[in-house]
Amino acid sequence: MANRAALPRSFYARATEDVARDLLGKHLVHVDGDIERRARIVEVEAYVGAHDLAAHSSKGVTPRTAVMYGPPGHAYVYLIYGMHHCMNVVTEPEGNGAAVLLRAAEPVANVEGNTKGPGLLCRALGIDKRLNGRDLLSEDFYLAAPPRDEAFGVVTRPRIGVAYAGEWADAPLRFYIEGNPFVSKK
DNA sequence: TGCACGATGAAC
DNA sequence: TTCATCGTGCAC
Repeated sequence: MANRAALPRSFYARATEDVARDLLGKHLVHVDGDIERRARIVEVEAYVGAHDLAAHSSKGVTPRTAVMYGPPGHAYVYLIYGMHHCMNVVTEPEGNGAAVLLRAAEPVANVEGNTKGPGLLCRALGIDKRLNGRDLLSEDFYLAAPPRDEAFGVVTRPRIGVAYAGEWADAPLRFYIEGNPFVSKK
């Protein structure tokens, strides 16, 4: 059964930078057991493809990056530093290795604890490796337009924690909602 | 088969 | 500024 609330596949099958900006203000929904957790995305980063040296996909297709190279509208969830999970949404046509990292969100419903950071966001929403590769048009895991749209400004900055990526370290591919208190620190 | 190192967060 | 903690990718 199709999920009418979820953003359509076509939303994800576009230029990663555009998808990243458009994800701001959208709701991330995870039905965690019998609890529907919902948060509003306020900060994201674009990883634009295999040529982006900050992207995991720059290693080529490996068991880990296969999801990034798969069809758009799926979740790429991985463990970082042996203890935190990070969630991305796969973008662009299959084979490009592009995705958007969800860095921070604002609690909307059934979300407790800090959501200001990619690891904290996943913890608060009950997202872990079990959801890696999941279709984001699922009934229990998806992104959706908010009931009411709010106007907001978008700030563009370099990405966090990618100093190793040479030229790509300074690329302005981090986007967040201007003035929003739930944007991660740094 | 071993090893260096992270798209982080919290403590000191 | 340091450290926890382990999967991944690559060197040997």
